Amino acid sequence: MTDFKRTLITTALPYANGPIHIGHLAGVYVPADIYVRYLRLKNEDVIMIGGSDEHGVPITLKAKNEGVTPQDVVDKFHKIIKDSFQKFGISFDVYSRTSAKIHHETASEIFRKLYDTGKLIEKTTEQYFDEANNQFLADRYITGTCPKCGFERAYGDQCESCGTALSPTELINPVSMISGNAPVLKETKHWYMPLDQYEPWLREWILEGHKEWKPNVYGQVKSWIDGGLQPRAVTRDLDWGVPVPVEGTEGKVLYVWFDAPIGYISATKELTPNWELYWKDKETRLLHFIGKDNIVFHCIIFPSMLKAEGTYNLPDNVPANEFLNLEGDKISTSRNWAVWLHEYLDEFPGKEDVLKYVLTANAPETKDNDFTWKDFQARNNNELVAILGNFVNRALVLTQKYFGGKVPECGALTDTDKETLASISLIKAEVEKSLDSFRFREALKNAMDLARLGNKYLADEEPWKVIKTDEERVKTILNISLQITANLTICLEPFLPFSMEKLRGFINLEKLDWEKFGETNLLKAGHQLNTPELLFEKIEDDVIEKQVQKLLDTKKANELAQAKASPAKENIEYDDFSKMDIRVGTVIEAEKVAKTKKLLKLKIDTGIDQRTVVSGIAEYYEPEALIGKQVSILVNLAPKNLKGIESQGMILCAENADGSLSVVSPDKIVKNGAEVK
RNA sequence: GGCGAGGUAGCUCAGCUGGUUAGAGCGCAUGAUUCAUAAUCAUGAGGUCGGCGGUUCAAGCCCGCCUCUCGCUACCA
Repeated sequence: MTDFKRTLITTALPYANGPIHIGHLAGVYVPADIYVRYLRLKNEDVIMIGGSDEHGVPITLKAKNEGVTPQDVVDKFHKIIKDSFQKFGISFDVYSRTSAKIHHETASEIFRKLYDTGKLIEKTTEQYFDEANNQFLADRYITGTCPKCGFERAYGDQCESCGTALSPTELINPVSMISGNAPVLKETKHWYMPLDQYEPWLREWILEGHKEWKPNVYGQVKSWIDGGLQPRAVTRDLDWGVPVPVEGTEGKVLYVWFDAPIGYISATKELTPNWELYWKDKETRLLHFIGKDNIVFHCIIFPSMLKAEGTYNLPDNVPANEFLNLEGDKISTSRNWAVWLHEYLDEFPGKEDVLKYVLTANAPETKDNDFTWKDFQARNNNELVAILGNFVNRALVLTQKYFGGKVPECGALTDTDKETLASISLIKAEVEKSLDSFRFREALKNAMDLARLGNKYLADEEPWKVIKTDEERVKTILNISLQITANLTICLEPFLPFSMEKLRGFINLEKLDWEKFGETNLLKAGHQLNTPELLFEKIEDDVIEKQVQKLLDTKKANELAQAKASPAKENIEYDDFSKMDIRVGTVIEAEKVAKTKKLLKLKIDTGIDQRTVVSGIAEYYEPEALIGKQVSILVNLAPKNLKGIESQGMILCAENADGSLSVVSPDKIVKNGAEVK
């Protein structure tokens, strides 16, 4: 392992179309912050980089919906995000944003270098173009009828009704969202990153060279590389983003995935003129803290970009976390299923560390985890209050009571005393071991063992009894208890910075370096302590119930929104309807299409003929159950090849609120070929 | 369907290159204790290590098949 002189830590850039929620925190910012604070306590040269990711189509759409400019949208969320991080105590050295000038310059420079050195390939393709507005249309700017479910306002990349991923050219009757006109296909030129060319190198560098990466990260990367990498467009036709720094490319910007990670570099530039030291010096260690959704970008794409550029360091590790669920359901910004950081900060003032603690203790390090308010309460009451807060309070109250808050002399040590003091260093070693391998959940548990040690020591030594017979002995016992307390301020500083500052206030101690952790004379005899207060307070049931109720309300609102039937489509003429030839037919054969999850191959007696139809209902019907059943079938739909089978028609289905499908059958048996009209 | 990650005590998770009676925290039970925010300390109950089969002197760890969860991907006329 290389000996590094300094560390550069990047944290995934949150997308500026919504506030920060606990999923972001647990996955990225809390662990990164713990690690950075730990290194800082060790006086290592470390910087932590963050910023808002402000480009991309979703932001332009949000702006359009709200009738404001994209800049307005990102200004709003950048402020909310930045403020909440700051209040929560995520200790970025710089929190920048990709709409900043320095970022535009940096991203342009890097693109330009790749362009000039022939690292990009140029390709011309056909894309939809809005002639009225004279611009190419991003996928999300095109609506049309979903070819699958017939929903009339499906987007060019996805149908919001049935969830299908689409490409714009699949839409029936595509319409530009900007002008309302039908767009035309037109040629456009773009640059691509030939990721396929980096495949051998990626294999060598990661699959051979970084076997120590977390299994979830390594596995995902291997999966991508083995699947074969494709060239990926680095530019697109859009007016929001970093303009392509090449002559004659008006209306083109860098694709957001290309410009966003460069944001780490621009933010570093914003922080220090010495930025190159952090990005290019071989003795700098680069770490990307991200969530699992970002693995491919940070392990494959961004490194390939940096490799192509040639002068930058590559990440030494990418400690990616899995996802955090909330009360059993996936966290979702659009469904408002989240605990929002800015709301938490308002509703739980002074409890920043409680959330940090809970998110760390239950961090999704190896698999998706679940955040529940009940667990939040239990961890606060049973661990922070009962173990940590209680120990500190016991030690301090006893010292006040017996010695007026002055640290008593340490006398002769018993074997238990020696063992207890020695345990402090053992705990330190455990915490370090866990932190060094990015096992924050375990590190926190190790750290809490120090408070457990204190509680056990007090229970064993019973100073409240000994005081009646041997005051000298009590002095030693409390001296040791206070040394443990002082050590706690170091040990838990990376995890609970606000609380440890408070605790240092109680014992009148300055912030100490990590190397002091383990020393047994941090508080000198005679040192005056302050009057202690409570370090943590219990959280009562009603507070938790209120939060749970808030989520239940959200759930209810979502269900209501879901259950609502979509509005009627525009009126059509009878002629339009009569073009469709819908018949009743009987299923005579049915089998699953091999290698698919949803497809059934059906043979239908339509009265006219017997024909083969492929239908995406395999998840809801057993093939055998369909045989002999009468169904409705659109017989004059143009045939289409699916998985090598020609599908000659479409089975009509009703879609339920949960997305499940139900075939539409006649009420009584009718002759095959009966027309539906 | 393909690929990846997981399935270990009620809950959340450890278990290194296979090796004695499978561990921790929380919860639970019993006891001790009262300095402390009814907190603490001790002891204990709780596991066919997803299922079946195999390799081995020996498997939670290796191999095969199956099954469930999550993610990526294909597919949905």
